[in-house]
Amino acid sequence: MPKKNEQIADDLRHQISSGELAPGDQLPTEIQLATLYRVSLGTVREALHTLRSEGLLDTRLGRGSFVRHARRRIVRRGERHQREHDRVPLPLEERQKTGAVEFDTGLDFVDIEFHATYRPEQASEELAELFGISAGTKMLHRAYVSSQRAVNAPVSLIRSWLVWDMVAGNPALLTDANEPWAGGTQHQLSTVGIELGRIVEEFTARPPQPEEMEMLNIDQGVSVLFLRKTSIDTTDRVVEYSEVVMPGDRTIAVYTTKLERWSQ
Amino acid sequence: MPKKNEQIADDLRHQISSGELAPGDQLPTEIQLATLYRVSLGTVREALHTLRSEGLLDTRLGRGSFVRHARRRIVRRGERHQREHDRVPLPLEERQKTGAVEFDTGLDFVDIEFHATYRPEQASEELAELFGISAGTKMLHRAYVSSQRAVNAPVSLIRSWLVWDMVAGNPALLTDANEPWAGGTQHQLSTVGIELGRIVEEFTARPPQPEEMEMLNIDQGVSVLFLRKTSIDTTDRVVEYSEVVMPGDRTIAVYTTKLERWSQ
DNA sequence: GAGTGGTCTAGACCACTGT
DNA sequence: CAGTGGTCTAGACCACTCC
Repeated sequence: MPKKNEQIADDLRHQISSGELAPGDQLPTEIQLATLYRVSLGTVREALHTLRSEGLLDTRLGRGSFVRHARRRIVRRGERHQREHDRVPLPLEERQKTGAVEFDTGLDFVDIEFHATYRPEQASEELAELFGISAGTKMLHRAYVSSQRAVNAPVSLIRSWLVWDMVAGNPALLTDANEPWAGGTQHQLSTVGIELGRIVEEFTARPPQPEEMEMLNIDQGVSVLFLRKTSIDTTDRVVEYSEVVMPGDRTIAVYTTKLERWSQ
Repeated sequence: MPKKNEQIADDLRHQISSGELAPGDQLPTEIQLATLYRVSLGTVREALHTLRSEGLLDTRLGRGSFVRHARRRIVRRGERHQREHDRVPLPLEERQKTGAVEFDTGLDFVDIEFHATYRPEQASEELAELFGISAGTKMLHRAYVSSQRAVNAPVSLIRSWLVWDMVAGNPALLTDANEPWAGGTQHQLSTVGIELGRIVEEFTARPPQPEEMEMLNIDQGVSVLFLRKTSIDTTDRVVEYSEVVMPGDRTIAVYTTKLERWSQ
């Protein structure tokens, strides 16, 4: 005996993949679907929940359920770091040409909306241990949201921490008024004499938190890619830590490992 | 007005994090919880669903809901590829000492259960395009499951494809009877004269498919990390492609980018 | 056989959206 | 305002686990 909610989900999924239901189309209301499939409302809602988790539907309270437009996959390449590093010594106008986000997405600058908020913060236990400082040390907390303007689709949420005294030598680094900063964080750090030596990135996948669902415009059940990035300078000191939340249904993180050949 | 299901989830979550409910403990039955919180069964079930998706509960049909033991995070490092590459020329006994899975996990060999299944398969359109061959070409399909024996916790599901004629020169590569193969895929390929030049890995996050939920022993709502890995040899030819599914609640993928210094 | 979670029903009431 | 999805209720019946 097949489960009714799965049968309904399968049927609607086929209608979507076959084009019978096109992107942007509104589905029948839940009550209509319940009548149509001769099941109760709860069963229909389970089926719709499944499809939302697969990123096929966009359901809005008071409006209805709609077939999602296929959303462009954003590619985030590991090469971005070396590229940003290489561009630090370049003159301002060169650095301005293309930032990291545009490099990742392949989109034009004008398509990307970018918002930054800076504020001082005291180091938590976890941050203190990571940076090798004592808890309560003054930090600079920076929060970024970047979106594709056209489709109201945030690309990532970023929270970043720096040790205040490490960057305070350049007051321009302490205010979000100078964002977006041409050349990114690596150039910012270079203005206080810091050069990065390596970057460690740790990926996990998890369900979104309620706040993230709202900010990334994703539904419950869509996973997020969660990235912890630690930047270490050429003297092996942790100088920056950030956490990046990316929508799992439209992000690809790419890392290329070039292998050194065997000695012939 | 707070939502009842979230209140219940919060309450139970606090009981778990405070230790009031310890790992392995059985929760009250759904009916008991419904009576206790004076709500209906459906509301309790929503709360339990939330906690399962957070990896805090393990619910078994006919048995009950139990607090999960914290599960060890498996770390998968990008350095694994260069390491495997470096070990290809080593003698058998050296290669046998530690395989890639043990390198990733830090676990002893005896803790890891490993199962491989080989079978011939015809190339799909997608595979054909990737390898630059024609659809229907004979491929070697290999499926791997590796688990931590003690906790019945699969670490990853791997499906891998090779072009049959590319590896048929060594019949030992065509049967799963020789798995686990000391030195891994890179050594296997070396026996037919192939050396890898680079490996491209693409990560996404998504909800698990029903079959994956069962095989990875995860619940609905736990995300999976999905990895597409393409191995390219020193002549820029795609020689292997694999798809890896890892449980998002206990996997960390780590990539370290070493930055080349600015010329002084 | 007793107890558990899994699925489903047929309602009720509320919050939000559009006109 | 009417129409939509969101939450919740109070049951029913089934499948599975364990004794």
